[in-house]
Amino acid sequence: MRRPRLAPDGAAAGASGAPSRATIHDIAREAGVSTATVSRVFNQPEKVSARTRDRVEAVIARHHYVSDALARGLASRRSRTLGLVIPTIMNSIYASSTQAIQQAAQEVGYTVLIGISEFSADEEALLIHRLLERRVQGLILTGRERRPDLYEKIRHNRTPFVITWRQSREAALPSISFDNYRAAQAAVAHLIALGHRRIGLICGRSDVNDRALDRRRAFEDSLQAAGLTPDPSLIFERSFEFVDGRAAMHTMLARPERPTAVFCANDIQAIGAMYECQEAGVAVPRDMSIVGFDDLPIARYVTPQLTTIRVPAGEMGARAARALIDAIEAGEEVAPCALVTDLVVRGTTAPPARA
Amino acid sequence: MRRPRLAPDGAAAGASGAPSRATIHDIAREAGVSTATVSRVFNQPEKVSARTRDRVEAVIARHHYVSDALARGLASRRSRTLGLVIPTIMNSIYASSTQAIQQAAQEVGYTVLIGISEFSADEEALLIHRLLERRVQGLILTGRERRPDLYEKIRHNRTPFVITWRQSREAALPSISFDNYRAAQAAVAHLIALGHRRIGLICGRSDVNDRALDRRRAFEDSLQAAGLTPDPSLIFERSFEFVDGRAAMHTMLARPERPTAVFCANDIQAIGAMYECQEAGVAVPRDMSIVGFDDLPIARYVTPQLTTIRVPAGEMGARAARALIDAIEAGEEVAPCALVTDLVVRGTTAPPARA
DNA sequence: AAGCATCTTGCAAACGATTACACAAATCTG
DNA sequence: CAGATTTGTGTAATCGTTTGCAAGATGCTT
Repeated sequence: MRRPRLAPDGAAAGASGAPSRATIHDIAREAGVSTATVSRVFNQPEKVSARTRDRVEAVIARHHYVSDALARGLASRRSRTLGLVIPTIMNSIYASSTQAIQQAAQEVGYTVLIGISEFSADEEALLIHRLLERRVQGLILTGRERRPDLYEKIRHNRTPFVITWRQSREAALPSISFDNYRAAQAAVAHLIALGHRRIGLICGRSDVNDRALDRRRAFEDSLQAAGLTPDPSLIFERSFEFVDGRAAMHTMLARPERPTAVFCANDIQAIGAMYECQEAGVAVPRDMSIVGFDDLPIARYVTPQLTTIRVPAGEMGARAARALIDAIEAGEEVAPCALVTDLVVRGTTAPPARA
Repeated sequence: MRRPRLAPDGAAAGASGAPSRATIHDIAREAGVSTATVSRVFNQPEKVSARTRDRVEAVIARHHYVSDALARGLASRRSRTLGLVIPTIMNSIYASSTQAIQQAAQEVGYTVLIGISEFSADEEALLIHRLLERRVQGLILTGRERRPDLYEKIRHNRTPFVITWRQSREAALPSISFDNYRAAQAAVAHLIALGHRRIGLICGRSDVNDRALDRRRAFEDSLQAAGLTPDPSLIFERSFEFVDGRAAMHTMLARPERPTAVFCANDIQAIGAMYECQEAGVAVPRDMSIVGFDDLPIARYVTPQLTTIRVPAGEMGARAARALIDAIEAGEEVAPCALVTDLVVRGTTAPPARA
């Protein structure tokens, strides 16, 4: 033994300085059994006689023994861990899918390691690397735009994964998600059906966020399909924040020909836009219709209540986690699944006022 | 070798079925060096000659080799990992401290493992156990009310920790936080100074949340000290949600003698209360003063802007992480530190209307 | 009482890294 | 150019578990 941790006589750490953390050997020795038996007390208690089990458990409790998940994972080649990468924690919509994922994982004894990428691709690549190092048994990713060698790395490391929040219609990658394009289509179609002809868009940055891109494309395509021309001066790409929605609406209201309706690709922006209208004395929905996206709880609490797209964040998270775990245990890839979004018509949309 | 992973001749896994994930041995063999050298390429690259390093790095890249953090942590007895336990991810105030903690940790090469307790003590105990199993080198906890044997377990496992969000004035445990009691005192003092005599409280559940308890106590004590008697029918303990604030205000407005001011121990509740006033035609601040707590971004965006207590969530998180890491590397306990909160007077408070 | 399952338990080899220590080769000194 | 450093690399023990196999103990049949 080159770096002895215990006294030379091999006795348990006694009064000689700070006792090291107890290991399975310490427990085994003190209970008078082998380490195999201690291990079985944890993993297959039914295989250990009640007498022995009690004895071992007493020693465990006495020492506040906490087994080493690193050694356990190494020896068993099972970490019972999932990796999750989300762009931010500050938006409650990601918070609710995260919550659901954790819960679903926990129910079957898995732990979730959360990585926050702050919308940076480099950061995300680093996080994925770190999660693979930790030998997560599966990965839950957000969105789809990433360098192909990242997927290659994940596959090389034999780690199943599932993509959430963005189901592309040409789905080549396993995803449990909904169709952002179609969801946004429904919102815009609603406004067009009400009779709006001049419609603005407040949206996320489509260059860093592929969900924002889907929503923007759906907006433009829907207008085109209805014979309307999207006016670039009524399209605002900003962060998904209250202030950004408010500022964008401020600019729109100052336009000589203001829109009669605005589609916001996010509820927070929509509520910011509503505030700006209220401040400016523009009545919602009489003078301005607003549609949001996400159906956050707060959408029901503002006056008037916000018309929006309900996205099944919690259900999506729970399903993704369960599907991933099934895939892990079956040794297969995740079977894709598309969830449906609903348009929830509330109080912020109405036909345009007769000019 | 009992469970051989490679062909009997010890050759690299060839065309025989699915190749296993590459290990440091595979890399070493293929680069014609020892595993020690491969390890050094990662950990002390300056000790490896440029020629060898290039050769090894090429093999690493070719195989998409990802080293095993479990084995690494086991061998080196350093996981470079911090554990964080928060009650919920759904409240943006915890989100911002979490964000700050992650960032501070990442700057010095640490990773943060996040556990969400959902305000359950049992869940929290389990999470702490799991984090200790993963051999986190330090723990960041939220609040203070927990069974003493939990702290004993943490200490037994030689893991330094720091408590955030709740600094008790009798601080026996290392905390980096602010004084909830004093912060709430400032809010109530402000209302009293304005001339309010009949003041309501909307607060979190003080039985499950010790921050809520501090704030409630400060409220009651401050009234007493000013010669006022707290009216139990004007004290509401609810969840920290919009609806709860709104409902509580609804009940208060229905009282024959309604309060002229309300202190909400949380901005979300405060904004819910404001909405209810608006709905009921009660002018804020003329007929009702409202003070919040947290200074969420949204506090500035509502009309009128919310008077509230600013808590330094981000700063607190960053400091806690840094102090914890310092303590880890020095092998000491965390030195406690108290941050200051400010009362931010905005538009929702004014002297009571002359009756 | 012998034969045979069934329970319990222990032995010891992995798992995939890190890192003292040793030692050979390259470089520097005077 | 011999001796002293420095530099680069390899050997092998170790970290704390799990788990296949073997073997002893126990109980049940005849």
